[in-house]
Amino acid sequence: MDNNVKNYADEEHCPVRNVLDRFGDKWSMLVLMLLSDMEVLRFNEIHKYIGTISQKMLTVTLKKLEVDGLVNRKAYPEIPPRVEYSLTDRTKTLMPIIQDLAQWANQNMADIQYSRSKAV
Amino acid sequence: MDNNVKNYADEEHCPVRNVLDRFGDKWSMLVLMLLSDMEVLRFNEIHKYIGTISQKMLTVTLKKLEVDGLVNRKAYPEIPPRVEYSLTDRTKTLMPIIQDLAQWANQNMADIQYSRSKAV
DNA sequence: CAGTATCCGCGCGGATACTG
DNA sequence: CAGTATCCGCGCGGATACTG
Repeated sequence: MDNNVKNYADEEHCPVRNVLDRFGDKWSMLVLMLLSDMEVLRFNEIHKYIGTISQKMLTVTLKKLEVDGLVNRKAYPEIPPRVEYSLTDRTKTLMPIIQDLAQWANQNMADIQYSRSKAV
Repeated sequence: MDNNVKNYADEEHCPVRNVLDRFGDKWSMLVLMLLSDMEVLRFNEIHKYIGTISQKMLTVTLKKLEVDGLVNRKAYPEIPPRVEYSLTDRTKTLMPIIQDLAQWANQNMADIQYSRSKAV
């Protein structure tokens, strides 16, 4: 139980903190879900699917995910260049959990919105 | 499939976006996990468990969670005041998913950290 | 005890222009 | 096509002082 206390205070070792640090940002999870559905996508394809993301943020998001080993990046030595992105095996084991989360959100968001509106 | 496209572009109706907007902030998930473990906690108890949260952010976080119907707030009309926080029934159905997420993080974070260190 | 009120820095992410 | 480079505003969250 003393251990329990430490887990909540210690940011370094809190797993939820680590998860949020990886893809708690504005776009990462959306990119992961898109790649989960489409399997393989090129840079501009992702950009078109997520119409509202800026080019810079797509670059930053993909690079971060790649560095963390959450997406594969395959560049073909062609002109014009072609780069394909896909989920890594590790990330594929994560997606069912994300799906659960999305499903929970779908089932509960209407009630939450209602709860929120009453409070105001 | 045209529907699929819309889901990714449309921020209003993306369930994952909605989830992250609710507890993708710095402290919400941590508070939820703590309340999940301890069941009922007073304001200052939460503050002590999460040593690094500021008083302001704990207030803000709890208020947001309460407004969204994700935590119960029960104030006793005493002096000095006593306020108890606990999860709502709705949030209790969310916690297994969060636990899965935490477990996945625990199992994969070491590899991700290694992947990240190689990239630098 | 359980908050409010105020001030403020930093960094996330958008906009725009440019490139191998 | 798949990025890079630069500039910049806004809002999240910390610090500090105060209160019914």
